[in-house]
Amino acid sequence: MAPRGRKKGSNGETSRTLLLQIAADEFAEHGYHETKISTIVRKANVTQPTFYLYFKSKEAIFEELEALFRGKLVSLTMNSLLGEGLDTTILPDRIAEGLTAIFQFFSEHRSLARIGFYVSPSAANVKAQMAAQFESNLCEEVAAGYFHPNADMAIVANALVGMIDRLAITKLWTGEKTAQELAKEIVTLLLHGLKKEIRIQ
Amino acid sequence: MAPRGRKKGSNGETSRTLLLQIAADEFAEHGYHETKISTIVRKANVTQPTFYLYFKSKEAIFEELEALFRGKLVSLTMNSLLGEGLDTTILPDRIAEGLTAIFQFFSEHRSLARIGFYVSPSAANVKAQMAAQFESNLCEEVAAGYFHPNADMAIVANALVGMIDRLAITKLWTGEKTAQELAKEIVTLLLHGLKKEIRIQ
Amino acid sequence: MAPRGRKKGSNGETSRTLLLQIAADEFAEHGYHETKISTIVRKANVTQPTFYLYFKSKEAIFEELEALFRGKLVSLTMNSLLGEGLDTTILPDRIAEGLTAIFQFFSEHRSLARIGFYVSPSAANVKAQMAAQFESNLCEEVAAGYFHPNADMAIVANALVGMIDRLAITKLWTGEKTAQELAKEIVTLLLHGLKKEIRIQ
Amino acid sequence: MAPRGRKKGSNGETSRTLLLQIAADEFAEHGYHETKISTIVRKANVTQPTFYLYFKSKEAIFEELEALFRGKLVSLTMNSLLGEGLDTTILPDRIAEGLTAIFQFFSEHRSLARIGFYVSPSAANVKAQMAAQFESNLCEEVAAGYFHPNADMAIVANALVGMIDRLAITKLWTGEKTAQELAKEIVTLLLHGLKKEIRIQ
DNA sequence: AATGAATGAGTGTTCATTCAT
DNA sequence: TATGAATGAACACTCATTCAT
Repeated sequence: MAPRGRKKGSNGETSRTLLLQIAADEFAEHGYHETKISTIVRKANVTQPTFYLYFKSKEAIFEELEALFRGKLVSLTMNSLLGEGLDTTILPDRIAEGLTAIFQFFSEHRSLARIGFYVSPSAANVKAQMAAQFESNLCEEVAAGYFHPNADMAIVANALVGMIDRLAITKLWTGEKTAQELAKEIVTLLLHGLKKEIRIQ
Repeated sequence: MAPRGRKKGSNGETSRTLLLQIAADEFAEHGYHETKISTIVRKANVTQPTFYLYFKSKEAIFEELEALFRGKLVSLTMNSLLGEGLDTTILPDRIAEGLTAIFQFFSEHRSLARIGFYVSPSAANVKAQMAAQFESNLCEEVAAGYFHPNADMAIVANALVGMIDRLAITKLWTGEKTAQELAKEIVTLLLHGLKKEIRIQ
Repeated sequence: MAPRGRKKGSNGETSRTLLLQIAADEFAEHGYHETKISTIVRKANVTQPTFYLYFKSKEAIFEELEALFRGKLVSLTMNSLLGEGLDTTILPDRIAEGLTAIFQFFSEHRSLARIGFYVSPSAANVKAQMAAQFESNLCEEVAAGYFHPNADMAIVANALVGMIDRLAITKLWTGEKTAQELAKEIVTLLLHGLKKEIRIQ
Repeated sequence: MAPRGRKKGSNGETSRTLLLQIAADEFAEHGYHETKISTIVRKANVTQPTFYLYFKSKEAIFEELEALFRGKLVSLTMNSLLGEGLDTTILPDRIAEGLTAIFQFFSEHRSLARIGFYVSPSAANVKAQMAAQFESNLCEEVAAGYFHPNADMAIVANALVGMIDRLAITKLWTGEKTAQELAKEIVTLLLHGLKKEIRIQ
């Protein structure tokens, strides 16, 4: 006879966490609509009503995952602001540090990042907010004299977001590059550009 | 009595084109799953069976739209290759031309671009292919001596794609910037970067 | 191979009407919650989606039935108002006519009546409205001199509704009495009451 | 550490009574199906298993409430039987007493009354039984010479039940009339009816 | 070229109820 | 006496798709 009611050794927090993790992976891999509650619960070895014990709806669990991603992301993005009075020689390293942290987060929480950055309908908003924060950081840094003021920082900020976006997919998650490497290369490109003559001298 | 089975003034090619356009807008705005055949046909003023007269399935019409986008995009991307023997002074302008064409296409076919670049599950592939083509172009250009060879061109290519991606959404489709302006700013950033000292001298 | 799509000889209006009738019987017999869409469609020999072709929801079809009942009922109730200048001798007959019509309606549309008068959550409202209409009729009739003005017509009106309510269930639908008989007995009771002495003289 | 499995100050009989009261109110207000065990236990500040400690099932608690109502009701109805050898002058008052008791019970146990008289599927039976009892009482009273024997006492009995039904809802529970007032008005109406001429003389 | 009518296959969600502790 | 955790069994509803005309 199959046991009814409490599973031996079961524990609410554990079940919830498990469901959350599995859901993250499913949403990340298959998108919102192709992810079925039935699949999630089967993989978690619980029944459908158990799912609804911990989450109000499919949408709710998705939003919880989105929020998880966003929360961590904004804190990382805000931290990437450079402090004042920095020596220009270590400037690139300091910038790279912020980017490294972001890439590391993407690397360690791949499913969460895929959800928040790619599958969520609000991904566009998230990126826009991120760009806005970058822009604000950059402007402060221009004011602090780190960068020359000609470039349109809105463009630079979006470029940054675009690079992170693409490079996460094509280089980080493929294992081709590490968080640190990517950060460094972005910094180099962003600071010096491609032009030959300039680099020569 | 009007002939049955034939709407007055209706016409096969017209219906097909109309359905395709409406579908493009719907997919672009609501994504694949949130777009319902019933909505498309209602907006096109035809019935559901009529839809299946022209398209094999929902997936088929979506793929047709994807293909439309991709076809145009690869031709534009390939054309962005710089020829040999170019004067370095007009180099930036020539690069900008290629980007302008791409942004212009995005601007003129917004729904198509949204589908192929954002809603399609193969958007990642499309971007990867685009990056690959850019990379190949860039390498040829390095070989031709236009750029210094230190930078990792895979990174640059992805950066380019990322910028196009983000700037289309945040600057082009919002009307903040024109295709030309965006192209120019990307070129400037990519060629010179942000660093102060360098620009000064 | 089972035929798909159009059933031979099928016809939209017919299907709708059939569903409506079956639903009426089901709701009447089992109440709202115990009535399952699956049962309705099985009895109508159609599939569930067909149901939703004609009705927005379970609630919607129920409300349609409620409205059907209410519409007919108010017209009957309003018609039960006696005109002016009536001979007092035929007064009882005229009152009975109105009641007969109501009982006849209950008899001919038993399911509808059960729904509107017993299973609907708004049955209380319906009866209240009916009582209000009766009260208004009675007051006019008092003014016309047909009845003595001492009785509280609100009480009489509610008594009328209560009698109709009970007698429909216990006498009409059991086949014990006809609409006409019930109407007549109500009239007698209402006009003369039970008291012995009064009837004697 | 507080003893596990026992809420401080909690008490079996108390919990049971509390659950019963809350359930009565819920059933009365929302009906059987719209009343959720989860709601009842939440309002009683206990958990779902606790509910099943005291009641076998949702149906069981409902039936218990029904029985509570029915028990009291039959005793009240039986008591309304007039004894023999009554003076005809005080007859109306004696009849009114019985009705007053019923209305008082309805007034003091509104939820119970709503359940037994309106929401229960067996409400129809209850009313039928009540009518049967009234009929039997009335017949005895006719035999005792209190009423003239022409009227069909089954009709009168049902009329009585119908009046009680409606007037409880529209006059008693709205606070418009007291139990006594309603009883008196019913008696007046039932004894004398509406006809003008008769009252005059 | 076009449609009225219909359906197969699914999906999220709810609720009363129960076990182990 | 009490509960944290879990489930079996349903049910309303949706949507892409198709047939006969």
